[in-house]
Amino acid sequence: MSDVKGAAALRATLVYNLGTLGALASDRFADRVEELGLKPKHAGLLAALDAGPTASQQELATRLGVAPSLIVALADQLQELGAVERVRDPQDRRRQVLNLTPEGRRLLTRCTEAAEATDAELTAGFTEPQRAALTHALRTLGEHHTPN
Amino acid sequence: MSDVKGAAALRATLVYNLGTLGALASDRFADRVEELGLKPKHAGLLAALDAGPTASQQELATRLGVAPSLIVALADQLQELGAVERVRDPQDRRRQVLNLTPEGRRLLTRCTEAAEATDAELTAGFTEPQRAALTHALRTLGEHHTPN
DNA sequence: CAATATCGTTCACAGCTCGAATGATTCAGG
DNA sequence: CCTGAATCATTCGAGCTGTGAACGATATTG
Repeated sequence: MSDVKGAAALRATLVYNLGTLGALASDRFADRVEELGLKPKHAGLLAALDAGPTASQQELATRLGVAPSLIVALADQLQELGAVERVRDPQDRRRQVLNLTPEGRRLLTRCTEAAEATDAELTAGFTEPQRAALTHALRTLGEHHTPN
Repeated sequence: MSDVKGAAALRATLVYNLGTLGALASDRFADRVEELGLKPKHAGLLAALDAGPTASQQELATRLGVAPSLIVALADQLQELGAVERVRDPQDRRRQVLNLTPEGRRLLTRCTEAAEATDAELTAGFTEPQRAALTHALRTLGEHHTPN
């Protein structure tokens, strides 16, 4: 396209902005849920459990894009917090089904509140149409990349 | 707003989508620049050097939001690739000014091409208005969070 | 009833990033 | 001038994350 790729060529890129802003947003969200004893990945796991009914940990691993061993660690910590309980699947006793407890649901709503607060902080100074456009654009992009 | 925070409440959040999509995009970008011997942070440093004229490494650290010691490591590796040269600032001989070499500029354009390819991959199946809306929304969000 | 595959789990390890300590240089004040 | 404090780049040790290779238990296939 352009012979002399100008200064801001990389910065104008979608992936550049997604990467930097994603890291920034995740850091701020991490600060907020830290007092709950959680990290962003814990929140992601809680959300995944709340979304689908009950999946195997392997499914969860691929859905979250992490190694199965990490699911084990996350589930361990969530179990210590009383947010999750492990139940052997009677149909297949190899499987440990992860169930959200009431405490887990409570924690998830706390996470959602933290996320919404972070959203407000990030989009401070935005007009409402701007905010809507951003949310909508990201949601459509997300829908194109959920492993369904 | 909602009494029983439904399933997709957290997933509908801005910070959730930014975080997951940012990580996804960064991973794909990392795959592409790996063969150049670079990681995303190297590309970020190259872009920062190309943008402003010549900043101190401390400035670069705060601009990229990382520790000064990390700038040293990144600069070391870029120097080994011949992409950057260190020059003592005559005005203040404590400062090591980082200069982009022609090879550095060449690498930067390669990174930009990789980023654009990743963009195309991410937005495959998008209409042109959709792509434009996404780019524009992210750019405005980014402008609100650059430390200027 | 084997042989093989799959599930969750454990464990050792590599990679990334930070923070404190260090030496060199500059600056402020008397 | 000269001395003490501040600032720069750098080195080094340590913490935290996440992965991949084992392993035991269970399921499935022929």
